[in-house]
This record gives sequence, C-alpha cells and structure tokens, in this order.
Amino acid sequence: MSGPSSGITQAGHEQDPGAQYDFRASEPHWQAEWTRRGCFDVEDVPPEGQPTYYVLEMFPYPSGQLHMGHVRNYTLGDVVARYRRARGYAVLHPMGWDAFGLPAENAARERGVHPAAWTFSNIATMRETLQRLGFSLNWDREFATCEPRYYGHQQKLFLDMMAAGLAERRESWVNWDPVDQTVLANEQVVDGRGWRSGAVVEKKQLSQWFLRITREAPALLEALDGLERWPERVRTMQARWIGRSEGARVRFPLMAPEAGIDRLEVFTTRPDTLFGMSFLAIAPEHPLAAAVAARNEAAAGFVAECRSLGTSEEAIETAEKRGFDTGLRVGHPFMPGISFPVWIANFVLMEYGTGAIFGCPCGDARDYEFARKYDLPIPLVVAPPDGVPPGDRAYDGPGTLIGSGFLDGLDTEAGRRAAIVRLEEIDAGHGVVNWRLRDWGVSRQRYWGCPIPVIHCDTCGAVPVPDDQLPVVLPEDVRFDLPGNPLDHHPTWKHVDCPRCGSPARRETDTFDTFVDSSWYFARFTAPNAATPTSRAAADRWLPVDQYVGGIEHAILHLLYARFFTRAMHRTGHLGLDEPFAGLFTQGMVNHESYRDADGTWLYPEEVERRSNGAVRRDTGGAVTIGRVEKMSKSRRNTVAPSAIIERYGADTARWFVLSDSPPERDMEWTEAGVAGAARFGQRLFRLVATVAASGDTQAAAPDIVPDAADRMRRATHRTIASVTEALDGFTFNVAVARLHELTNALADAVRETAPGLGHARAEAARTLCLLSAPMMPHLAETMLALLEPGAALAAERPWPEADPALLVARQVTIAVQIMGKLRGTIETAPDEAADRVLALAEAEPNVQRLLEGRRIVKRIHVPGRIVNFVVAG
RNA sequence: GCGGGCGUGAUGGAAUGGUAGACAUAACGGACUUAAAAUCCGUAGGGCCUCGCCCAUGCCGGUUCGAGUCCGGCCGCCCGUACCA
Repeated sequence: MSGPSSGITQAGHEQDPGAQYDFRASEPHWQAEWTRRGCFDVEDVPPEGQPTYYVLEMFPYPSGQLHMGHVRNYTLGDVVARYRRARGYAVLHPMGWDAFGLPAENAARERGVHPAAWTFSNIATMRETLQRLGFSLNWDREFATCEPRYYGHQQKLFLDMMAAGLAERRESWVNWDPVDQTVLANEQVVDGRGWRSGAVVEKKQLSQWFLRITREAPALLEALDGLERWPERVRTMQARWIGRSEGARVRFPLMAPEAGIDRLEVFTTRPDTLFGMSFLAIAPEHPLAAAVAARNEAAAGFVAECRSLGTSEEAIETAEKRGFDTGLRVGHPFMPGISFPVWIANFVLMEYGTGAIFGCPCGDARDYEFARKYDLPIPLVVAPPDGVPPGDRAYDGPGTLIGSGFLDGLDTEAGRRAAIVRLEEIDAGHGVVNWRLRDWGVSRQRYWGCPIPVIHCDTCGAVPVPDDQLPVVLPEDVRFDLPGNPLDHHPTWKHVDCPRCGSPARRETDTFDTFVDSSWYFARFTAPNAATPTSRAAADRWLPVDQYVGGIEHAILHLLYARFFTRAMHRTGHLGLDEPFAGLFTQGMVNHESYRDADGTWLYPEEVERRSNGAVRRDTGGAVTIGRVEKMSKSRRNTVAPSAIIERYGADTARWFVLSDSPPERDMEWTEAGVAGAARFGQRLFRLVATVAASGDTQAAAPDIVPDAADRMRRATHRTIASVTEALDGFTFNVAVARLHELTNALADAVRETAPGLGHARAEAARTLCLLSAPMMPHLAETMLALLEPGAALAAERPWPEADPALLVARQVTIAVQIMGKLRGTIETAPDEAADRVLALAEAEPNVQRLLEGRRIVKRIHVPGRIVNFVVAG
C-alpha cells in the first residue's frame, strides 16, 4: 500500500528515513478510501444491541467561506465521532446547511444573483473545504434547510402545532427593522437596533404568527436542572432569560378616571412594602400616558423625548431617572383616604409586568433615586435585621416591617404572603408569577425563508394548507428591485382558492424566522429521507443528541428555541422526548493578532511580515502596528482562510493545531508559528514511524524476558493509552495532544537504543501512536498504519486500544521526601513497598538524614507511591 | 449593578490536597552544512553563601503534616446581561 497514493514520497532510496509525508497525496487518498469502504455509514435504525452515539456540531450558515471557527468546531466534533466509533458505537455525525436568511436576499438585491443560486454555490464551496478537512461526516444525510424536502416537513410541523394550540395568529406590536423591512424578535433587537442591519428599531402593529413558548416556560426552566452535561453558565443565562419572578398584581383606583381608564394595575415582587409607597409610575408607552399626552402638551413632549432618546444616547450618557407628574392621583388598597401622584417615568418598561410600578423609595434603588430627584416622600418600612433603616439609600434585603399597619412586626417574607392574602380578600389584587419570556413571533416579511403554510380567506379566516398540498414551495421567479417582500409582489403566487370554501383567497406571504429552521434539524438528520417530518423509530433510537458542540453565542436563542420545539414536537407526536441535547459543549473563539499600517488601514496576516522586533508590510516594507489579539473578523482583516491553510500544510496540521495548547472551551490564538510547529510534529511522527516500519521491528517477537528498556517503552505506551482515553472522555484535547507528544518523544529515544525485545515494544508504541492520533490526524494515522501493517484494516476501522492494567503500575516509583512539608529529597522504591521500609529509606536519604540531625520526629506521614513527610519538633 | 469565568515562566498552558511549571511555542547554545533552511542534541522561574538553601501559582489571612488546588476577605482582567419593579 505504499507509494505516492498512500502518502509517502521517497526522497531517496527505499526505507530512507528522510522520506517526507506527502499530505497532498495522502489526504484525498484516504478520504476516498473511507468513502469507498463506507467507514462512517450508519443506518437510520442501527441493529438492535449496538450502542449509539449522536455527535452534532451546530450546522453552518452558508456564507460562502468556511472560517477558522468552523474548523475548530468541526474538528472537536470529529475527534468525538472518530473516538466513539473506535469504542464500538454506531455514530451519527451529520452535516447540513442553515440555508435560509437575509444575506442571500441581499446578494440578490446587490448583485442580481438569485438567492437559491447564491446559496447553493456557497454550499458547494464550503462543502468542498469540509470534505478536504477529512471529517467523518455522514454526507449521505446532508440537506439544506432551503430545500422543499426539508422545509415542507417544517410546514407540517407548524400546522400540527397550530392544531395543538401551540401556534396562533395575533395582533401585536412588533419590532420593525426599517432597513431590512422585517419584523424582529425581541431577542434579535440589540440595544434598540436590529441585530443584522444595526438600524434603530421602530414599533409597529401587525398581525403575526406566534409560537406559544410561554406555555412551556415553567417546564423549560425546571428542566434546566436536569441538563447536567450543559455548561453552568448557559443554564444560568437561559434561566435568567425565562425570568420567573413571584409577586403580586395590585390595582390602584384612579381618583379621577381618564379616557375610560379608572384604575392602574401594577406588578410587584414586594407587596410587603406597599406601605412604603410614595408614587405610582407608568411607562411612557402606557395607554394612560398616551391619554394624558393627548391633552397635555408638556406630557406629550416628555413621552416623545423618552421615545427619541430611546436606548442609544441615554444608556451611554447617563442612567438618570426622569419623570413627568401627570397630576393624576391614585388611592391605596391598604390606606383608605390617602392618595399618591401618578408619574410617567422613563425607567418603567411597558414590556415588562404591567408597564406600571408603585414606587417604594426605601426598598428600591431606582425608586429612591427618583424620589430624591423629584422631592417625593421616602417612608421607611423595612428595618434590617441588625439595625435601623438607612434612610440615605434603599435597602432591599430581608428585615422586619415597620410603619406598615397590619404588617408591622412581620418579617419581609411573611409580610409578602400576608399582603397577598389581604389583597385577595379585599379584591384589590392577587398573587401572581410573572415571566420575562414572551411568545416567539415567527413571521418575517421576507422571500428567502420557509413559507408559512396558511391561506387567508375573507370568510373562513386563516385556513391551514391541507396536508396534500404541502409543501408550499417558494416561487423562483421573483423580483428584488422593489422594497418589501418579493412574495407580496409576485403576480400569481399568492392568489389561490380557499381550501375550505373554495372562494378566492390569498396565501400568507410571510416566511418563518430562520431560527425555526434550526430548531429541529437535529431530529431530521436521524431520518433525512422519511416521508414524515421524523421517523419515530430513528428519532427514538438516536435522540437526544449525546454531544452537541457549538459557540456560546447560541446560549440563549437557538438552544432555547430548539428545546421548545422538541417539546412541541413531543406534544404533536413527532418526537418522544422533551430535551434535545443531553450534552452541550461550547467552544472558545479563534483569535488572531490584528495589523494596521501607517495610515490605519487594517492588513491581512498574509500582507504582513513578522519580524522579531515587530512587523512590516510585505509589499512596501512600511511600518505595521501590531494590534490586539482578538476574534477573527473580516472588518479587522485578522482572518486566516482554512482553504489556504489546507493548501499549504494539509488538513491534519490544521486539525492538530486547533486541538493543541488551548483547552477547547477557551479562546485560542491562531499563530503562524503554531501551525508550522504542528506541521513539524506531523513530519517528525511520520519519520519516526517510518523508521520503525523499516527496521523490522514489526516482525519482532515478544521476548520471553522483558528487559528494562522494553519494559519502559511498553509502560509508556500503555500509560498513554489510559491518559489519552481519559483526556478524550473529558474533552481536554490539548492534554491528549501533550500525551501523544510525550509518547512520540519516548519512542524517539527508544529508536536510538538497542536492547533485546525493544523492537517488539517499539512496534507496539508506533501502532498505538497511529490509533491514538487517528481521531485528530486521521490521514497521517492511516498512512503510518499502512506502513507498519500493509494491507491490514484501516485506523478508521479498528477498535480503540486497551491499556493493560498490569502495565499502568510503574515498576519503580520516585517518592518525594518532605520535612515539615518541604521537599528535601527523593527515594526510589517498588510501588508496593511496605510502609516501614519506605519510611526507613526516606530517613536514610543523605540530605534528609542531615536535616533530621538532632531533631525529634513527631509524626511520619506516608502516602503510598507518592510522598513521605516528617513532622519534627525542636 | 447582577451573573459566570479566569489570574501559574517570555507565551499557550499542565498538575485525583502530595516533587509546581508536563507538553508546546518563542529564545539561546552546540552538531550537521560552503552557507542557510530543515533536522538532531542540549540550556532555561528568580535569588543566594550553589553537594545545599531561600523565594515563587494576583494580594492578605485561615484550614491541613502538606494548598496552584479547600475556606474567608480584597485587587485585577474577560465574557454575558440589565432601569425586569
């Protein structure tokens, strides 16, 4: 199997140790071989009794170019996939494309290329790069979400959710992106701006489709505890996003009704502090604020100001609390005869709770600041456990209620309950659990998305498209030269007859938020050709995903939506479980130095020549400023293209480098020196194994009596098996890399030695290096293994090596000898040496003996195989 | 503000409470070479009175025979998030 096609270039005559590993020949060869032999194929439903493992990396958006973040992501996943396969699992490791979305439409508008053509051409490019990286993917399961064979099933899922009451149409205020001309989910609004366009978001009322994720809020929150193999911080972020808070709704009667509003409802988590009320404040968007603004110019001015200041400047410049006194007053449920002013306040959010609060300055920092600013009273109602209320600031901790009528003397917790009981008795409010999470608006006024399968009929309303008319396929002949949604402009597509009454009706022209597409792709991968959205036999066998790998940026949105969707699919019978991802790993970013030339222009790494004292431009020799090491981004031009790296160094080098050094969850720095080092290691390992292969070691028989040198080699090999296995199980791939370096160094030492029986041990070490490095550098591993054992099974087909327990115990151990916890010498003993013998040896160690002179040993501590510590007096 | 994470050589990092700095990168010295690259061998936390000792894992304290690791309190950095009532 040697020769150029399997990756060896003979620099000289046969068995020349200077032979170079030729990745350019080797990598395509083994990729073809894996495919030919079906090494990575799995069935939708594997044979009974075979354990299964589903490893999935977040599928990419086909932007056109694979970037280093993808390389890292998919390499991590591939290590897991190859390792699990070697451990005897049937491994599902699919790949697909999150292919709907705005950039395709932008390309259509800007360059006149159809979104589908743009998308599929990008997919072709990226698929080629992925394949060149040698990932052990199930390419036969590939799909793109923009294909009707995928999104048609999504339409079915939606219709079933509609029938189950999990999807509904609702008039609502939406976040409108004026640049993209689309609706955004709250999660897609960042600092008041569209997450993609960056445009300031406007409020607009539209009829929209919603998925009722709030119905699952309690379940989504509770189940977080069970996700033990998720990072703690992701669970925390989701819990906060769901935002459960217990409290009460309290009604305050308006002394004089305004515009038909005769009372204000407030949400509070602190009903115990109702006696500390000083004012009531409503959001600028509150209906009452609008009513007051309608007749009062100053109020209108304030409301307008709040809106215009919005989120941008104010947030940055100052967090100052500002308000406007409406002149209206409200009564108090617990204090008849006393009334409080109603203010419009800029810090009250219409979107949270009821859009109105009662202000209790002594218990809330914001209310306190507001009261001080507008000179409102600050009644003190909570005495901290160890003193008197501070008065000069808010106190929100526990304590005893004072100045609070019937609540006096109760602690804050009991007061909360008592206040709610009383509110319910007098019908002025009730206990309530409030959620921050809101329903998921999924309608988008876009072309390049999954059509929402509904037909609007003047008599029948919103009618589901019948199953036999699915999929509702996007028309291809659309125009992008008009603003708004191309589907809306299409001359014929939307005109259909009502499936119910047959009269002329209109198709829904909105498409789904692309987060819908990525909320169930993992399920479709288990049976990508099923006639129904899922095949229960396949889904039940594979799900949940055993190991999901992706970026932390999806901690909330994608992962929460996918969790909800799984539950919704469970309710509609498409799945049999609630949680889609049993294990989640969030990888760190790939960073790189950034460079700017004298006029501040960002430069690509390849335009820069690194010198020991700095850097210069390659073309002009001009000065270059080396900037921060930060996330690779096009804007800073600190990117390195994976295809260029594969071209120059090969896939295995790229894979090995992203696994080396940095733990996978942390950010890593991409450096030219690091890649070159990884490439050097590959060549060195190859030469070493080639030397062993050429030496006849592989024919050497196991010796009857194992001499020291061979024994050391064997123990190093088996220790490495154990430690690499442990590292791969624990996702500490950088440690696995280090252990393989060590074994390589040990083998290099052994190659220089001659001792009886060493050949056999060297052959074992070389073979083990091939198998242990195969998940990380699969092509090199195959080439090396083919040299050692021509014609035998591939590394990709072999079981994971087993460490011999007998060889994991060292023959001899070095024991550290301490006096009072300080290292004073070391001794060599057998690992199972008797304690008194070890202690005697330790005491006899010359330096130890010297220092123990004239001192009394009070205590002798012996940790077998590790340490001896003498505690001395005097 | 709140939540999470992290502070170890020049750098990335390793280390079940048990010899701190594995492994690698960069550096330096040597061999090979006409030379360079590649390769191979070697050196390397700081200090001192150098067969040894002292200091050293952000700082201060504690628990322990023994602390990078556990506990308490500071300081700093990073990420996320926020007028959430």
